[in-house]
Amino acid sequence: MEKKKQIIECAMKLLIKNGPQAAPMSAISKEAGVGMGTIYNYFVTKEDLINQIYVFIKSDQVKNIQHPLSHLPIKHQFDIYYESLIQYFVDNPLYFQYLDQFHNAPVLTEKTRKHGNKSMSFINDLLICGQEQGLIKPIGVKEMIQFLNGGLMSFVRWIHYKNIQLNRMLITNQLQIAWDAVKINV
Amino acid sequence: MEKKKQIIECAMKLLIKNGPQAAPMSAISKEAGVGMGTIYNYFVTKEDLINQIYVFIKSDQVKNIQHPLSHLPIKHQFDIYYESLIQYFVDNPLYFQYLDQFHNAPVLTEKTRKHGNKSMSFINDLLICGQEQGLIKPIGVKEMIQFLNGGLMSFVRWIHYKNIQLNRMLITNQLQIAWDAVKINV
Amino acid sequence: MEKKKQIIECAMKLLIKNGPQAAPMSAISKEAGVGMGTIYNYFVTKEDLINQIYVFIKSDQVKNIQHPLSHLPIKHQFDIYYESLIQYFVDNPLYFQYLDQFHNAPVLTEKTRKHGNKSMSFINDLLICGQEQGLIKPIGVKEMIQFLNGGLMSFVRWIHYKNIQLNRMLITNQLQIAWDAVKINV
Amino acid sequence: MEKKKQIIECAMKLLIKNGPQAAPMSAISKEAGVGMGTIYNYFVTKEDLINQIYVFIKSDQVKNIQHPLSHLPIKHQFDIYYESLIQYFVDNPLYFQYLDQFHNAPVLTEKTRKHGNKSMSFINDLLICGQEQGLIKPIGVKEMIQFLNGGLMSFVRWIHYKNIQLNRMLITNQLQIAWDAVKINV
DNA sequence: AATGAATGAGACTTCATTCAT
DNA sequence: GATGAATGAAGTCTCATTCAT
Repeated sequence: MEKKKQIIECAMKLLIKNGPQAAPMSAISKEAGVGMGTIYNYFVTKEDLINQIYVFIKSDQVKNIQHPLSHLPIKHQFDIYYESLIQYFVDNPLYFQYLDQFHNAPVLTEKTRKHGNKSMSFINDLLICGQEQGLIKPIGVKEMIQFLNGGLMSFVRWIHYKNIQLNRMLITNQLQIAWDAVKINV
Repeated sequence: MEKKKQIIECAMKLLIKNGPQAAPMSAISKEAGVGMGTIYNYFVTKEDLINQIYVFIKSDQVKNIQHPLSHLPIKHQFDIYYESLIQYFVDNPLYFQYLDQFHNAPVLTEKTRKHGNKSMSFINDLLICGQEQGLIKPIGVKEMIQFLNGGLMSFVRWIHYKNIQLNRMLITNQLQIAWDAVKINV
Repeated sequence: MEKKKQIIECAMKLLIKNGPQAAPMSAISKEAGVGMGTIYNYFVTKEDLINQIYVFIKSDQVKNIQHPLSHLPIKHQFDIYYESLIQYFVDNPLYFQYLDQFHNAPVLTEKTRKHGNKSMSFINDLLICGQEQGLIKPIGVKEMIQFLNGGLMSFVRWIHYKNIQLNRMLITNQLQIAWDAVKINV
Repeated sequence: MEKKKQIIECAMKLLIKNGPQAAPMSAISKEAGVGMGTIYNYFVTKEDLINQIYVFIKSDQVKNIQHPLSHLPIKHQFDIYYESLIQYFVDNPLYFQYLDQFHNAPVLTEKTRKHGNKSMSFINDLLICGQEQGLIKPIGVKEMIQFLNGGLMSFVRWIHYKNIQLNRMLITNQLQIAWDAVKINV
């Protein structure tokens, strides 16, 4: 499976850098140091490759995000989870950019997208729990998640794009902004 | 310039629907009811076309967003501006989807991106003004704008994607979330 | 007829510089400062234009080459004619290059080629006359003309290509070479 | 390399017959019995193909022209070399026509032209040697080579164009003309 | 007579995919 | 399983020519 991993990593790099229409399979095979045919042993088509990369990243993300224990205070859980998400995407620029670029692409199949949504379940449950405790705004959880996620991704994009060094203050501020957005204001 | 407008509108539609690699110039010319060569009279390359469409939308956006008078209370200005932004993108699904799909695409040139950033100047000034009045969090304005914008776009995407009818409550809630995110909490 | 002349001169320039496949009619019209349609008022097609330029040059050549009086000694006539030919092609680089580049092109019609051959009649007669006087080799006149013409054109090409300044010695040498080639050696 | 050879031969044929602008790559691939993409595995662009064909012919020419031993009398060497050149171009009409048609075309790169000039070195040395022996005119060798080459090519062109059968007399006459042109006349 | 925007056939070139080795 | 030369459909773009003004 060594080759498959190589292909995924190199394909990812080229797809991000040049865009899908400017990342030919031949270039990917060259970058990965394998024959063109080898790619087709692991991926049925180029679209399949693009989809599998997406799934690969999403799986890695789920594996590496901290899902705090549920007995902790909501705010505490929120901070741990949210910070680990920021940290993950800042630490893995390629993964971030890939998700950011292909999230809305028509190439992604419904199945792939479904798989991607799994990563949302924790924050979904957390917000609901928070509402029950009277901490979180009593409005549609979906709307809030959309907003938070969009805001987060946009922040990380800014970090990468401007080549900014992530530090404690930036994180603290983001946690504050995000929490204030959804918490009930007294 | 009748033809140019036609081409822009039709190209936009196809580029969104199929993605850039699946929207051949021949299809665009057919959809626009002009000869293929005509497109190339107005746009040097396909990439130029994609860039010019982006600029076109951004210009239209700036023209159509309400920029409230600066003597009004900050919160009031914020609400007016932010609501008109939501309304604009909900009312113009094509424009929204186009921006959403191409915002990060490598085809966009630096110049195009620069042009796009002009639309940010109002909210930038507004937040600074709010900070001076002790209403807005004393943290980097850029970070807050990124967050707000990302959240907003993500919300509108959800509206369109799930085919939800925008109503007063949804707007009110978004304004609340957005404002809470950046205001100073007592 | 001012415009027609302009078109011919400018078309010639571009056709030589870029080759026929890289000299679009649009570029020619621009260079000539006339509308595209205007070209088509004077020339039925691009091929017609190329042919007419050829004929134009050939006519100019015949008009400007010295045809010495027939009572002069053969050698004298030969020198006068040959030198004036060299001089003409050195003085008119564009005309030379055009003939040189299109002489064998399949675009030239039989009629155009016929017209071009008229310029050969003088040297043809001269060589025959020389043969009768026992001065010129008693071999096919056509072969000798081919050789002389090819040699001459090749010499002029060298002059232009290497950017050499034509001087008396170069001319004298060429006359010598050319004459020695066809004269009877004792 | 079987395919590359096929492509070269077939492309040559079509380029001569129709001219470069009327010999589409699709027609060449069809004639050569290969896929269009195959051509582009060996030749970067159509221009590259045209250049490589030129180089191919020039190499073949050098390989097949007799370069007589240097201890032979100059005149003898001259005759052997010159006759073998005539014979080569008469025996290989396609090669001749190709060189004749593209020798001055703007598509040929400087590098290609350089390569082509290698074939001149033998005659260059021979004439210099002849000058040292007091046999050849003491004028610029380059000029004489230009003249001889131009004359030769022009003669062969005539042979092909008029469909004349080459025979001993025609050759003898050409050798005479050529030699007389450059030798010192007593 | 002059113009030049519009046309669309057709050119060059790319690249996802196959398959014989 | 690995390879990469070969394929050819399909894409982008050009440009000779027309025609309404």
